Amino acid sequence: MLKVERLDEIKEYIKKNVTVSLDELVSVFGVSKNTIRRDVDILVKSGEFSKIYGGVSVNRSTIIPFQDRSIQNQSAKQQIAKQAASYVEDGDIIFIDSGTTTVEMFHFMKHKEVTVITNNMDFVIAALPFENLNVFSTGGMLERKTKSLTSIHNKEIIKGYNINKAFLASSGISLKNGVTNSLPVESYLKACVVEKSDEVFLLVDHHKFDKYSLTTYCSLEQIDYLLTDKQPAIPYLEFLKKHDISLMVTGK
Amino acid sequence: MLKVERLDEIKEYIKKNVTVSLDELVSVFGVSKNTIRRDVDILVKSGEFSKIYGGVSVNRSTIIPFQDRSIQNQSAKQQIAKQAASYVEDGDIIFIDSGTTTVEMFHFMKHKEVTVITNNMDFVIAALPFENLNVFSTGGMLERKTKSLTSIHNKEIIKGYNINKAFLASSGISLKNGVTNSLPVESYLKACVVEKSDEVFLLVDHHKFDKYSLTTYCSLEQIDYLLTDKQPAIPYLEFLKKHDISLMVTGK
DNA sequence: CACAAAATAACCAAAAGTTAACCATAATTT
DNA sequence: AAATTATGGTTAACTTTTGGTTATTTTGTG
Repeated sequence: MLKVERLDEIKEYIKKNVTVSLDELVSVFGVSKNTIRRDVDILVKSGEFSKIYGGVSVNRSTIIPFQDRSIQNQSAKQQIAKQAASYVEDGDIIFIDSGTTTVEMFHFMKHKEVTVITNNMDFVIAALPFENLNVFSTGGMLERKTKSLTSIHNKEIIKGYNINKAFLASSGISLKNGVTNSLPVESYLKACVVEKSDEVFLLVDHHKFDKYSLTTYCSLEQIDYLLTDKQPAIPYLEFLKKHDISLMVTGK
Repeated sequence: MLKVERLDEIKEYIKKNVTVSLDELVSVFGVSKNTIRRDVDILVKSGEFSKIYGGVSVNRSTIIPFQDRSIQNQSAKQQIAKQAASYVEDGDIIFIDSGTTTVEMFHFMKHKEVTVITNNMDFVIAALPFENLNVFSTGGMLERKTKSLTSIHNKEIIKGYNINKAFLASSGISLKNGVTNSLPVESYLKACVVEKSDEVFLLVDHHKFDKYSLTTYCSLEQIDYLLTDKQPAIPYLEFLKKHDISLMVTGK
């Protein structure tokens, strides 16, 4: 077998099995471990895969990160996302924030006819095959940790768009500090979105309550819908009622 | 069998099998390895195929997945891209245009330490695993045909960046109409880039000469380097010389 | 924390493939 | 018939690929 053929097959094999040991590749392809090691080196350098001790794995960033990730509260996040997506209607112009909860909304709305504005790279990539989605990327510097794009120009850009519904995430909310986020430049964008959007949906699982991080991008009374997975504490309930904010609890 | 007939059949055979070893061709066509070697040489030089160790393979674009491997002149484009990428140095701030030629530059620069500004979605996706690349996406509406992002805000955004070298594509160039592009909103962005960039590189294969499409985004004298795969006609050579534009021809 | 097992990196040498040259012969063209 | 072209065989220097060996690093376990 030619080397390139073997490399192609190894690629396919890894993609199929997500992670494989070098020993497994040795026995499947019948070449020495030395050769497998060199082949894996080539694949890793191409950027599609990454080396792990004793084996090789598909690159986390190239795979669409939905469903199969071992994130905390995955099913809770999916339920919140599903609930949020149910508010999306054909013809809407919506904003989708970056974040593990908001990005899960994709699956529950990918067949709707909507215009999506987002700072989320995963969402844009996932949306490529779905021509029913009219996608606007905010642009800016690629933030690899959150796979989001951030830019100082985001304010003018967002101002130019008319947003119907905004679906936002937060790394922590509290009555005192409002809705917070750890990256200042991202907070700036989110604040602009809150201002421009007719309706603001905040998606936060119950771990996010009474936490806060570096910057506050809006106060709690600016949101219209709060979606979470567990009934919040009494002070929150009173606050929500007082400010006429709809609460959606998806937990069982 | 005539030589040209055999060449045609070898072409078909390689296309059908994607990659074949020389030994296989020897036994299938019943000629000596020497002849096969000479035949393969001819096919490789024609640009449709590439030589691999022990065999020959159809040209494949490395970052764009298999499906649309039907891109014309793939190897010419790759050679132009390689030449262009050789101008990229560590520390540069470069702009990469959308287009099948420019996107191939990715491979030849993915390990360099550069800041990349681009409207090209493929480039951003491909760059995800390479943390040495500082990536800025221009943002805007997702144009699925060209996998590019376009926005009316591009002008302000580009103005905010200082660009070292710009690598641009065109759907057609001519002495009369300059450098042209089919999408007006994309042309607008390109025109801004030409203005802002210290050095402008234009990557066009020889088919693009004496063609033009809807909009002109800059005149020919505004570019600094013209990279192509075949020696252009005399009037172009005179024009280039007169305006002190460097010409790089990659074809042999 | 130390130890053993596993994985890795760095060499080396053998095997296979490549390139380029040369020549003789056969086929084709002029 | 002469000249040109295509083919096959051969050789030699060179490069790529591969598998084996050994030292070094990483990991898991008691």
